[in-house]
Amino acid sequence: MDRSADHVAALNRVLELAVLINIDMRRGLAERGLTESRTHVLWELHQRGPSTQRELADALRVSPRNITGLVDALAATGFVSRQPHPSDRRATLVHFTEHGAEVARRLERDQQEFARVLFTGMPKTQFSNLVDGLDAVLDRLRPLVPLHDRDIDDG
Amino acid sequence: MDRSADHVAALNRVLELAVLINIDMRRGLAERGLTESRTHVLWELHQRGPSTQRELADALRVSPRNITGLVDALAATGFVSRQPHPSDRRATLVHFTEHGAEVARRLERDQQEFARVLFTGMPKTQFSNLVDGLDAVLDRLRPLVPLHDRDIDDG
DNA sequence: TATTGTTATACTCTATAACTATA
DNA sequence: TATAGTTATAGAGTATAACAATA
Repeated sequence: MDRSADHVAALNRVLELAVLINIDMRRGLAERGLTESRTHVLWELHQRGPSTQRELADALRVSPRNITGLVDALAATGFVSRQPHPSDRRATLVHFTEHGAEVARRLERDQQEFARVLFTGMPKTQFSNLVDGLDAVLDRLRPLVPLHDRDIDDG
Repeated sequence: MDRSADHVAALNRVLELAVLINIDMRRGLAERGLTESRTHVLWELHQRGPSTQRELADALRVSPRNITGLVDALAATGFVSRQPHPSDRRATLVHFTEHGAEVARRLERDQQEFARVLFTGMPKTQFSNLVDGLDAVLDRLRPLVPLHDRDIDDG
């Protein structure tokens, strides 16, 4: 029998979930003077510690030129500072300012709070069924997508 | 007990799924001469039929000025054409060209094929558990997000 | 008066290519 | 020679504001 309509309906649920999560996770960024791309940089710095722009470009899979602009903007708005690399005078190390580090910590707390809202109190069986189903779909999807080794950055 | 780590892990699965789906669904757009934003316009036209630019702006929740640019681009590349509105001479009706209509039909077929790849052959119980879990999370999330009445456009 | 779509202007993200300084 | 980051240039998406034509 043809379950095509059920499959499309399930895909639409996943898509709606993605849209809603995206809307929610972007809330407050503008108020903090951040855009999504700049937040990705902050998130990466939060995970990696002080990094060269080349490392950031590779991690975010954007051009070095793009990182120059994003770091310019983050520096101008007080989230990060450029510091000389101790052993390679071509490179710069991008560090958090105190403000930037605080914002990054808050982003992480917000993410934890968001996960709590989504899942806390859900029946244990339903939660584990959901996780199992997501894993099954991810297992099908990962081989189809290049760069699936990429870490997820989700400011 | 604290299941915070489990919740964050589950959220990360959803985020990874969103990223991978996004990557996959964008594949081929560039080869067809489309960007994501222009594809949203095509998708909306496919759902709604010929529409005024105002209707498209409202549906996509972008400014009228932005729609002008997107329709300019789609018209210049042969996907749509502007036609006079039969009863309101201020407005224009955006129609598909034959090529644009064909591409929109193909996008829909691709979406169905993608749903098939993700879900076909999955054990019935696992599939329905997954759908139930997604519904539960969506029920929690929708009230938190403004505009949750928005239709999902996922070119 | 209100609405439709435009021109004018500006900002953000993105890319490639050429260049400087350094390795 | 190769690498890190810049300037130069360009294109796409987005927004607000002012304006013309029409309702």
